[in-house]
Amino acid sequence: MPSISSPGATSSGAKRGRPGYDQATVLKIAVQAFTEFGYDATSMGMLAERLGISKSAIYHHVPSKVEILRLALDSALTPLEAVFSDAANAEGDALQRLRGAVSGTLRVLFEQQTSVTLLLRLRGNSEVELAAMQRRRALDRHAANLVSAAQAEGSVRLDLSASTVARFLFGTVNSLTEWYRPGGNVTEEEAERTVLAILFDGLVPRG
Amino acid sequence: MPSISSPGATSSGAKRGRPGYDQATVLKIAVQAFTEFGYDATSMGMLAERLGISKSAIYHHVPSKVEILRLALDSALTPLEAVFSDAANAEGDALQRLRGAVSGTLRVLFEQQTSVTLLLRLRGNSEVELAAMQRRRALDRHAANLVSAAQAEGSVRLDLSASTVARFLFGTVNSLTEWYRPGGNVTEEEAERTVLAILFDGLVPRG
DNA sequence: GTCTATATGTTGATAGAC
DNA sequence: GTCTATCAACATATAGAC
Repeated sequence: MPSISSPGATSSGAKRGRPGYDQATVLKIAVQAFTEFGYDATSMGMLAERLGISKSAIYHHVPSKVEILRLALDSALTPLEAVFSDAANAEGDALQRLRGAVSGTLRVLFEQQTSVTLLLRLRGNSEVELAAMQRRRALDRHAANLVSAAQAEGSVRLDLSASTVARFLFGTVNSLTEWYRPGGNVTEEEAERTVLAILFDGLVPRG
Repeated sequence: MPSISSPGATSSGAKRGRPGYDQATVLKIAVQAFTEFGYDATSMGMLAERLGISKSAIYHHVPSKVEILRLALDSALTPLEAVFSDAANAEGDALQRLRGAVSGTLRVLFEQQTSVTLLLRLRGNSEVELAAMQRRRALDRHAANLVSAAQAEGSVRLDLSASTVARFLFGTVNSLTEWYRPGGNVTEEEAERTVLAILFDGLVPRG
């Protein structure tokens, strides 16, 4: 690497003279394409076209297609794991902690929407996918525990199974990935307000 | 093939001596595999293996891979369209009609889970997928109209956008496809009871 | 209704020059 | 950091025998 005007790992810098990518930019474009067409339907040739370089040049930045997926899934899972770890250790009553986990999940979803979308669509077709699914299942268990605690303190109905409630709760949140688009008709704030209202305050007007 | 114990089009009859499939059975196995691995990740070779026949034998029953998808998507879309058509014309107040649409969607989801799952995972990678997505968008509009009518009669809060509420409402219902498994720990009845409770009665105990 | 053999294209990935 | 050229594997689909 030269001393002046080096390319380096400035992950979010704009493109240089023409090609000349760094790994972070290649990953970003790749994950966008994976999300748009699906991982399996996206070929390395399509990525090359989007990047404006040849297929083989991609392999200078990443060792394989599935490794791109691994890195993307990790960038979704790591912050999600932090959200549930924080929620489990947070102060306040259980309903507040559950609400915090929902809000935190929403925040990660907005910040890492493409990676989270990939995570939610996994089918277990490779070791990379299976490993990510296992980490995701741990998050599901944390969610069920939060609901269970809220039931124990009386802030969530006892006639519903905690794990089933947790699945629907985060299923609702995660359904955002299927239609939310930054810059679209719906803002992050409106989406968050609406999902929290439905799940915690209820659709029906309070008398 | 002998005259007695004929194969015919008895779509749900058990397998004969050995292979000898009809189209309906081939479709069922194919759609199951598509749902399990994803459409793109499922090759005709994998279908052949699951069916116990050769790849080329599959083409005796279906003209192409994408045609299997088309038929599967149609078997999800047709009953869903009927649900929303019925809901729009049903008697009763708007909240009842909305509730009916949710219940009807749940019923279709349980009866046609694999096909509905395929429908929800489309990315628009072919003409078949694009056409199905267009039909699906019409359902989304019907859903928003039902929410809007419920707001007009005062049974749903007015401070939330009807289309956003509709997306979350059916996003919650559709999230079932990601975890519900027939014969698993959760029954159809419990799933339906839980989702209706969360969405219409609220998570918090009523005083 | 199934088979074997094959046509034809695309895939992810590598070798090695510049 | 990019390129051209190439590879083996696998994709969907067809031809024609039984």
